[in-house]
Amino acid sequence: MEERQARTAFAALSQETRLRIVRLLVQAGPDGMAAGAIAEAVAVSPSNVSFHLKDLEHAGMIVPRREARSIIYSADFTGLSDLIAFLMKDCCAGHPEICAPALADAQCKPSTVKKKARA
Amino acid sequence: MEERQARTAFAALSQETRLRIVRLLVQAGPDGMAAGAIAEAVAVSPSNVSFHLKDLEHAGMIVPRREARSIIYSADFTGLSDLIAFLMKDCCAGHPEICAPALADAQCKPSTVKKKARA
DNA sequence: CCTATGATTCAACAATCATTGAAATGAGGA
DNA sequence: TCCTCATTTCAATGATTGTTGAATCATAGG
Repeated sequence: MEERQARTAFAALSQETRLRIVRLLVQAGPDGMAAGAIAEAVAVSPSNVSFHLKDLEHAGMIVPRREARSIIYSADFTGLSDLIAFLMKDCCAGHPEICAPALADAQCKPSTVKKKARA
Repeated sequence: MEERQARTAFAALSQETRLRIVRLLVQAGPDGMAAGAIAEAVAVSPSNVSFHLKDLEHAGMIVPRREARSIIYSADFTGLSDLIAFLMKDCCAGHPEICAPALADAQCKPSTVKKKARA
């Protein structure tokens, strides 16, 4: 991931409404959520949520698909992965032992993750 | 790491000069660099670099120490680690298999890291 | 004590970003 | 086709953020 793209992603995640949307969509999983449902969940106006969704999409954090009259957004796990990789390259380069604890604490190992019941 | 602190960190890293400073200081390692040297390296005015350093410090990305007349800044590896952990919790929660590739690619495993010659 | 150096603070200005409400687009059903 | 629902687009406004240069603070040395 290029630095410029990483900065765009960081900027996207630095805004309260947008970060809440991303976390919501990660929870929602691959099924995603319609724009209207997202707007209701994060309690902002439709036009405002649309503004933020567009920004997140541009940042590669979410991905849209049309379904009937709705537009369904879901988390872009690849984009999120790429951002983590970018951050880890900067953080860990030459200092792998320092970042190791973070990996252990991140609940990223299947054995430590509480599986959702196919939500 | 709390959401608010994470947003502050994301905001800090979303700015070109600040991200360059963080990457520079990660490269520099625990020895760190003086504010003036950082200003020269990233080619911005002393007052401007001071502004950004303060922001990065507030975001928990760097840590200062006085040394004679200079103020030496170094990367806050704990803060960076915490941010990675926060991102991974959001990204991987319920989907550990999706983030796994990022971990492998991040050059975070000692065996894949080219050790610096005590720079 | 005085001067020089390294860094920060402050106020002003410019630029970017977020929010709002009204109008427009696009898809499906009567 | 006409109507309705879901979402986006647009222009205007307010809020936040970045930059600049001058002034200030802190440390070291003569």
